[in-house]
Amino acid sequence: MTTAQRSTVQGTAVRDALAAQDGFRSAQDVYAQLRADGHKIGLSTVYRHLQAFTERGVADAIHNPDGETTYRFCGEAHTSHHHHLVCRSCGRAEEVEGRAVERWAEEIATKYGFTAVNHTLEVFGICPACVSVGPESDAAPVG
Amino acid sequence: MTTAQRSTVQGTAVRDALAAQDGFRSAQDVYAQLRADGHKIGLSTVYRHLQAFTERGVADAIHNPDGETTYRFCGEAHTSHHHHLVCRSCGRAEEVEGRAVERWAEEIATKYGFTAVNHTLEVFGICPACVSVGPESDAAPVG
DNA sequence: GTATTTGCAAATCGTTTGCGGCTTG
DNA sequence: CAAGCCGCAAACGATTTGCAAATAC
Repeated sequence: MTTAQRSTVQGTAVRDALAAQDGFRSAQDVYAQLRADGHKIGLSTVYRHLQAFTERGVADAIHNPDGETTYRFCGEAHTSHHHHLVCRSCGRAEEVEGRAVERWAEEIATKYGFTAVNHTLEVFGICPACVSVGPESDAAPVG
Repeated sequence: MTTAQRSTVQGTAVRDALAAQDGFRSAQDVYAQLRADGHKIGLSTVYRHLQAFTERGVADAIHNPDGETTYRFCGEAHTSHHHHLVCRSCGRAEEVEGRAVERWAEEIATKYGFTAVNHTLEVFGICPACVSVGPESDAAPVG
């Protein structure tokens, strides 16, 4: 269970690529980015690392409204539960806590007798930077 | 815009099938159900109707944690924004309102200067009925 | 030296679309 | 009769997996 994986060039590359961006990116995005940067890496490898990161808490993963899975680097592994305010235009995201929401979720769950509860919550919008640039930005479409 | 579509046997069948279930179902589920009931219908037709229902507000659509799109009949078209407490085991769902959450979402959005905000929020758990039955129910897996 | 990781290509999976044929109004 | 549906099969895009070659420790 204490699977400590080997450190490989590709693994590092994927992490760096993800860390270099401050927004949520799809696996395909990261892959394209890496190739563009001249890296010799396979798409499957990117997927594998991204998923591994998510499991280890090194990255957050969320589904955008279109159903694609997007990942975001999280620095030190942190298990604390949180949500995001994601820019639909550039993918940038603010990490936000929602004590109120967590409480609310628990309340209604209890009210209806539901157990083993968990929830999904993401807020999407257009960040200030993208608004001023106009509705035609394109950095990293997340919606 | 006021596109009134024709009433067809299949359209009715899909609506009935969806209405017959009180939980969220995937298109494939509904399709299988219909075929099982002896209906002669195509998968694409099911998809087309389900999407149409969603657009008309006759059905709610949400993505389950696995990324699949699931639909649920909503009776009279209602545009009011709401969320769901969905049973991960049988798909049954309670329609819940989250004034507090809406407010919270708006607050943080404003705080960070985000505009054109919207959010996704669903709560998943195990309903009382499924708990008493044991962790082996199977009605309509939603997660 | 050997277990792990990589990468390619093929396989899945859910969903969408093209299009001739059938229905509805 | 004409505008819309239907359904099948092919197309699709994202993600997964099989497996032999490459690599890390």
